[in-house]
Amino acid sequence: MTMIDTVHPVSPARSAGMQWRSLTKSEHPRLTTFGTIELPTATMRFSRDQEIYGEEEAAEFVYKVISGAVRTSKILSDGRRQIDSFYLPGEIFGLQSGETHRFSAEAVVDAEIALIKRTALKAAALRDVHAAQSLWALTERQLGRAQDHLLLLGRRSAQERVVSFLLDLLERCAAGTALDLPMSRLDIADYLGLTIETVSRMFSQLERDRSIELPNSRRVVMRNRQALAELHA
Amino acid sequence: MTMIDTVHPVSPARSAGMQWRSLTKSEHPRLTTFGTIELPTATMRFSRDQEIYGEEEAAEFVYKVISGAVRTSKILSDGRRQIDSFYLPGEIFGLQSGETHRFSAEAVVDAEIALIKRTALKAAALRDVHAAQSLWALTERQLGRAQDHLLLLGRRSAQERVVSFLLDLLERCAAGTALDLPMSRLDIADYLGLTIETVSRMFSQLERDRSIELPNSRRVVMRNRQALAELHA
DNA sequence: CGTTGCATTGAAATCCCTCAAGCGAGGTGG
DNA sequence: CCACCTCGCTTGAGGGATTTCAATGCAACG
Repeated sequence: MTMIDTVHPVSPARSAGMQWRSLTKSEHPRLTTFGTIELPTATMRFSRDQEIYGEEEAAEFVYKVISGAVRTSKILSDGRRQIDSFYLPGEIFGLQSGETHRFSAEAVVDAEIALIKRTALKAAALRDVHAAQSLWALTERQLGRAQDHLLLLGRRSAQERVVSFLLDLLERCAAGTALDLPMSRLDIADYLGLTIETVSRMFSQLERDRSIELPNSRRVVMRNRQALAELHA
Repeated sequence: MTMIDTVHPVSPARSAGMQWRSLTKSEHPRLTTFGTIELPTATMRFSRDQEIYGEEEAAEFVYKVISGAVRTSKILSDGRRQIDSFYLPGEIFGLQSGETHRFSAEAVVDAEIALIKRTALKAAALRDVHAAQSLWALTERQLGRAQDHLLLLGRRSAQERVVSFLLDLLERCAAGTALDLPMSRLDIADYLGLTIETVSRMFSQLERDRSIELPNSRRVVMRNRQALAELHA
């Protein structure tokens, strides 16, 4: 039994400005691990800002980032946006025990994504209690991240938020001391509950303090990790 | 096999001011449901502000509020506190797939809590995949709440936060139009990422606007639900 | 009836946002 | 190849929402 045949493009782009040029259907099937579960998956490419799924949409698939980056977000009626999380290569998103997504997901940059039917994972969980535990653990990791994010949004200053963000990203990239940000200042702002201007000012300030270097707006080099760690509080 | 014998007081109070007067060990065993799982539990009483478990502590038990209210929180090194969640009668907290708690939990007011060994739930999950799914669903509900909270902290104004808080609590209490808040202004502030003064000012302002009435500081009567819903955005 | 702890209110300060202008890299067309 | 445009980012000035600091009010309790 292969899942591949059943994979098809999800969530057709709704906004006019969407780019479809790099949308391709399942290429070579590949084995992908979701927790302890390993299953054949299709891969799809999404171009920058392309929607992967929408808020309130039925959760048909679970996704794993192969390359690129993804954001999940919610938008209030007046346009204010809160980004829940960024997902980097190797990370899983869209995993739901329930039937519908509570966020929309979009590609932050051109991205390659492995997809698997949610029902296939559910089925694996029904067959094998360890698979079930593993999925539970994945949801719990999400919860842990959300809870850290809560503390950040509720009780940290703008500077602390930016520093926490950079250190978190650095850790997840395991990238030594330099970092290429896949996301824009607007994305960072909407993740940190700030405005682009404030984010920009905090970057500049950290640079003046010799804590970081900014060879260009998307690249951050940690210059004084000690100082950053102290701002992390 | 009864769990009761193995229950004992957890997390001895660390701060000097703690009250122990109403700490009592397992009384009558009672059947308690955790998701779809029903198991015999012990109950314990905790007095106001008493710690139920500590941050980073091993997650030995899972808890369900019988009466009273509970808060889970994290504290930064400089004393800033973020309350993750409040738990009302019927709600479950401290459920972890992993081994350790990521928050501390304290009684908001004198509370009666049912306890069950985490390993007992884990065991039920290993025996029965539906039990496992049910626990997963409980964690996911937590995640959903955390994500709503994220949006609130990241993108809502002080007034919107207070209104959202009141409406959420009202819904969970199913209490018609009046509400007896179990928690102090400080708890509310630390939940909403505000200060007590701001919370107090927002209450006063809503009262001036004839949206609510405040017979006393702990009691809130919804006077104009329509107006409140609009502020909810 | 004083004390104690929480809540409210006011005034001043602060942090972050808003509005606006300028800058720089990348792309396009002449 | 260079002028020109666009888009994202940065920077500045001013303003506003929330915090901080301080005083007062109020109810419970001994």
